[in-house]
Amino acid sequence: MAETTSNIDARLPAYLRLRDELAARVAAGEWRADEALPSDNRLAREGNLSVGTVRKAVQMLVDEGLLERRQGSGTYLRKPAFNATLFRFFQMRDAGSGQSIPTSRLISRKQMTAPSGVAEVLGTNDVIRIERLRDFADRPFLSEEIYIPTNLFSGFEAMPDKEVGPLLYPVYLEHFGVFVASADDEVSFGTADETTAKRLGIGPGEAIAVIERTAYCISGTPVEWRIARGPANRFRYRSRIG
Amino acid sequence: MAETTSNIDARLPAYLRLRDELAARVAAGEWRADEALPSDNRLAREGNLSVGTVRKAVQMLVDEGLLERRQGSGTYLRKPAFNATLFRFFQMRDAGSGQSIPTSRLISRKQMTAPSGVAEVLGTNDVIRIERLRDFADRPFLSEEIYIPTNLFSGFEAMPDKEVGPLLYPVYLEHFGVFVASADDEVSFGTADETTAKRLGIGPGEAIAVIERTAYCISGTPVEWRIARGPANRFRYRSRIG
DNA sequence: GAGTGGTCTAGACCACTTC
DNA sequence: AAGTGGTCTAGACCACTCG
Repeated sequence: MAETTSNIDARLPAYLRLRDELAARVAAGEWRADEALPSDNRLAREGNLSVGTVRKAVQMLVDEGLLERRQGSGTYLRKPAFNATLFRFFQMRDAGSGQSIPTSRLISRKQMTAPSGVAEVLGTNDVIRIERLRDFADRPFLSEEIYIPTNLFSGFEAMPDKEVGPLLYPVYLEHFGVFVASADDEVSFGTADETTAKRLGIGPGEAIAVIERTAYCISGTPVEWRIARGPANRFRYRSRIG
Repeated sequence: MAETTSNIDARLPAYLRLRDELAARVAAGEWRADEALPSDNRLAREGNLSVGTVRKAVQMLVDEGLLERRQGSGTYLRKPAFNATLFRFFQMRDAGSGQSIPTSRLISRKQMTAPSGVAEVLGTNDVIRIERLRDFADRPFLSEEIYIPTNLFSGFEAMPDKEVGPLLYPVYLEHFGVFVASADDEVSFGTADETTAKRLGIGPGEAIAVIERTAYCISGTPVEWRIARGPANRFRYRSRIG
């Protein structure tokens, strides 16, 4: 039922196989957000497993932010996960109004040969590059360059702009069955080159913040590399450790 | 057996009570690093619990980075946790040589009344302030101001310099029974004031990176607030999400 | 071979939600 | 009242480490 992004069984423990199967079924769109998945008992019966084993698998997906359990009610697909986890940075200094999601403008999407550093991270030369500009408080604040492997995201470059929307990770999940489960970020500071300065509406040579991110799916395979640049004086990066 | 930082029992689930008890006994120094804790079976017998319940408690402490399990061998106190988790940022741009821990120079330690923002975070006015300068590659790269509540760290300001060492969190654990389990970081960008510039060996007004951190113990109580400043061009912050 | 952690079972009772 | 997840038990067998 739906190809997983992960590898073969290879006689992994049952709870890992079940976790991967559930993640794949979620990715395949078997349940809508806020719709209950089968109960622990049901999954146990259907999979010829004991309830304890099922609970272990489900709990892992809860820890990873994919699912949500409500006592007495059921286990649910957790859509707002995307805001709460991988989107909790990039809050700007002048954001008094809570954490609204910035708008996005797609500048370009193009299949291409990956720059060498990117190819190394993603393990392939054949990628799609996305250029994007994100606005906040009616001003551009983040210029992004995003690379995803063509073999996982074939057809992405041809999707209508309006289907892409302001957030990419939900698109990855719903259209390509790729669930972004974790990421490594690196924050540093530099100065704007001409292109970046023009996009951000600042002067060339002005201070910018740079975020480089590698994103991984549930099995640990890198599925995206991106670099984002924004004006340093409006920048604030939040991170929870441990 | 040693006061815990956490609250009363209040009939919490057994696995949480055991987790807190184990954390307290670790904090009290009952086991040295790389020394095996009692086995799951033993803990189960002594606590009149089933093995499954013990495993759940121990697993939580493993997830939190306090313990380490080695199949066939035992469960161990994990000292290098400090390098691997809460110390994996602050790698500088010119660090080709792997992740050596920077040296630290204590500038001052002093009991004082907390600035209002700090008092709010820590929930007390009575704090100890630590000023510290960290060197990397023989140059200063981080000027830190650290605040800890006097009621938890009474006597810290009087400890001999040499006992404090380059890393604070191990000192918190070994001398005061406070295990730092998580932290919130905020990275932003600014310019150096006179004092900071002098300490870092740069010019006033030069670009600096600012990291503000709130650290929490296992029960979620804030136990430290710090602000660190370093030259922006040498700065690199790493973070793993999810 | 004895002891350890890793996986798994087949139940039990409880707290909670839903109807 | 029925169904759900939350906790807990008392075992089992396996993979692994260590003396």
